[in-house]
Amino acid sequence: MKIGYPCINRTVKCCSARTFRLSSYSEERLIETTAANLMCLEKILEFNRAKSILFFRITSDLIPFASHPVCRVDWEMHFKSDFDRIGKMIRTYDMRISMHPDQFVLLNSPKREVLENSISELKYHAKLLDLMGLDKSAKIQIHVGGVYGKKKEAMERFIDRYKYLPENVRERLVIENDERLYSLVDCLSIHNSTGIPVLLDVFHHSILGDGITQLDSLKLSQRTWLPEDGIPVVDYSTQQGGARKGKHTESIDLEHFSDFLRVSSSYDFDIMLEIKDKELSAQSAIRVAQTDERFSRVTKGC
DNA sequence: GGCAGTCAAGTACGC
DNA sequence: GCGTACTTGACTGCC
Repeated sequence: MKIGYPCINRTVKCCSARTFRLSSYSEERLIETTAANLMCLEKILEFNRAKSILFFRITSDLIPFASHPVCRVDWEMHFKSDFDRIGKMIRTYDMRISMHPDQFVLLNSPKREVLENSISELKYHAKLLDLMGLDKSAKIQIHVGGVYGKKKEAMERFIDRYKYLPENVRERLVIENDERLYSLVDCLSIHNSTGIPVLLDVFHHSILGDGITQLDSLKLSQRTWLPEDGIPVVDYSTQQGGARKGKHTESIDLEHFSDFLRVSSSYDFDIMLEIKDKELSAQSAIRVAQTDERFSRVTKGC
């Protein structure tokens, strides 16, 4: 069991997701911003290593406009040595990496242009992970997409299009249940037709769960992961008090997290904390997990 | 330097 | 029809 957080670290005084306006685009700007982002990513990984945080979600903004037609820079070659170095660091530290393209990636959209942009974006994500030499356990997680008034057809479109994705995208892609449209049951149905692993979001499942218990949700999602996918990943959060339903908490609820570890003790998985204060909650979670055999097994020597 | 409006991209929902 | 939410700031032009 590894515990991690997404994209941003406020303790390290830099941002690995710096970008700029499309109207300000130039090759120089792209190279300068990407170089700064990569340098910051290394700093964050070093911070994580020092704190035994061995799971991290890399921002999709690492290379601004990488999948946009405006981008003509051969960033793969230009930053090859950086990708080599960062990839080696990740492998040496035995870290797990994931990515989560944003809401514009919709494989089941009825609009051709949206589909094409989505595939370009997924190719960029897969290329980045490939360039770092990471194995297939470095996953790219997406949601199933929109419903467009006809859910069955929307799911069929996802299944059909998944089959035609480039292999290096398919090998890394996983789907995550959301809290409004596609439940765990829907994701499992897509898994049955495609083999795509299902990443369980325990918070979303608590909102849209189809009556499936937390323990059963862990069991059902775990079965969708093959050995080469690495151990399953679970997204964890809780409700922010007083906010709209589905809003992620500002800071981890350690009592709830401790209960979750106890209830789930018969399963092993990596935990991505989708919590606003990021690395602070990750460090709190790790303190709680110290006594958990699943966690201590992988952090020996850190 | 500070501020407020805006930012590549989609969709669903509440008002 | 518009504003908002999603992982949320960060960039930009104007004063």
